[in-house]
Amino acid sequence: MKVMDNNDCMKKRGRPRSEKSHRAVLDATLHLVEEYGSASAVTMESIARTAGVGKQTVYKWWGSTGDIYLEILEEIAEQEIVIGDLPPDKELETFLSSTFMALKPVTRLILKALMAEAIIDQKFREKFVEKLIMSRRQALGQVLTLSKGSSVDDQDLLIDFIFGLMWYRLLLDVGELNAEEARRIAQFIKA
Amino acid sequence: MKVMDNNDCMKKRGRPRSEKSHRAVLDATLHLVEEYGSASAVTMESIARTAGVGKQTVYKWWGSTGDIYLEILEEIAEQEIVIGDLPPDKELETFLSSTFMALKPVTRLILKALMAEAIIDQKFREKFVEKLIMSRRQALGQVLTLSKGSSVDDQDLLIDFIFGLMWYRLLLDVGELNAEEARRIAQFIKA
DNA sequence: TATAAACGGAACGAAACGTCTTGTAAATAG
DNA sequence: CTATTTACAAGACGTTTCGTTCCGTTTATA
Repeated sequence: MKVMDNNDCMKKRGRPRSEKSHRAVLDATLHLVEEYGSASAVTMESIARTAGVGKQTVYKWWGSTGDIYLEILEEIAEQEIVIGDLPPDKELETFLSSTFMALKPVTRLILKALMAEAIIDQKFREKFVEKLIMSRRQALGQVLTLSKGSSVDDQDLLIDFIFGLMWYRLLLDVGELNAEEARRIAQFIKA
Repeated sequence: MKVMDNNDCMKKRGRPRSEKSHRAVLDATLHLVEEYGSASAVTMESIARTAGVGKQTVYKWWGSTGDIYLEILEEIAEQEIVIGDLPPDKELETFLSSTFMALKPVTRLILKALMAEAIIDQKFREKFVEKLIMSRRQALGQVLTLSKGSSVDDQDLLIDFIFGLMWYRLLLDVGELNAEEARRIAQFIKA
C-alpha cells in the first residue's frame, strides 16, 4: 500500500494552503476568546466570519474549535522553558513557577475551553491527552527525577497530585497559581 | 419591601407543582445520560421530549441542564457516608475509598457534564462550587483534622492535592479511582 | 364561581451545525 | 500556453437546539 506523504521531494499539485488564511483563523480565534471568554460565542461560524474566511476552509483544516485551540496552545508552548541547569533543590519550584507564570488570562481561557471539549468529546480527549497532557507529564517527571529521590513507584502519583491541583484551581477558579504558590507547593512536597 | 417567601403558613394560590413532572425530568435526564453519555445528546429539548413534559415546564424550574445534573447529584449524595467512627489512621483511607466507590459510571458522567458546564458558564460555576465542591472540601477537612496533625496552614493545600488528583483522573480518564488507589494515596500522604 | 398558577403541546425567530455548490485564484504537469 | 488540480471566499441548504411565547387545560385556593 502506497501512501502519499508530504515528502519534500514531491510538491503537491494544486494551489497551496494559504498561510494568510491559516494565521487569520488562529488570530480570529484568539481574538474571540479574549473578547468573549471561552464561552459559546466562539464557534466555527464566528471564527470563519471574524477571520474573513470561508467555513469550508476552517472545516477543511480543523475538525472543531478544540483542534484550533490545540494548535494555538502548541504555538504558545513553543516559547517555553528549559529545565536542568539549576541546583536540584530549586528545580521543582522553578518548573512550577514558570508553568504557573505561563498561565496568562488568555491561556487560561484556552486551557479551560480545551478541557471542556475534552470532557464532552471522547475522541478529542485522546488527542488532547496525547498532544498536551503527556508532554507536560514527562517534563515534570524529568524534574522530579532530577529534583530528588521520590521513589519511582510513586512518581506518577505525585505527578497526578501536582497537575491535579493545577487543573482543579484553574478550572474552578479556587486558589492562586503564582510564584508564591509554586514555592509553597515545592516545599510541601519536599517535606 | 415585602417579599413572599414560601412560608408553610401561606399556601400558594394556583395549581401546585407537579411532582410527577418533576420526577419525570430527573429520570429522563438520568436515562439520557446513561444511554448517550454526557455528550451533547442531553439537551433541554431532549429531556423535555423524553420526559413527556413541556419545555416551558423544564425551563421554569431549571435554568440549564447543569441545574438538573446538580439536583440529581444532590439526590445521590444524600445516600452518603458518615465519618468519625474509625481509628484515626484509617479515617482518610476510608473517606477516599468510599468517595471513589461512589463514582459509578453514571455518576462519573454526570460529574463530568457538571464540570464541563462549570467551565463554560461562569454563573453556574459559582453555584456548582457552592453546592457541591465546598461541602466535599469541608468533609475532607474534617477527616484530615481527625486523621492527624497536618499543619493547619497546609490543610487547604492538601485538600487541593487530593481533590485535584481525583478530578484530574476523572476528567481525563487517566489512572484509576478505586479502593486500592485510596489506600495508596492515604499512605503516600501519611509518609 | 372566580382567580391564579402550572401543565402539555406546539409554534416562533435566531443561531450554529456540517455539507454542498459556485465561481475564482494559484500552483504544477505536459 | 493549456489542462489539471487544489484551495479559496461566499453563501445557500436542511437540520437541530436555543430560549420565548402563545394556546387551551388542569388543579389548586379564595
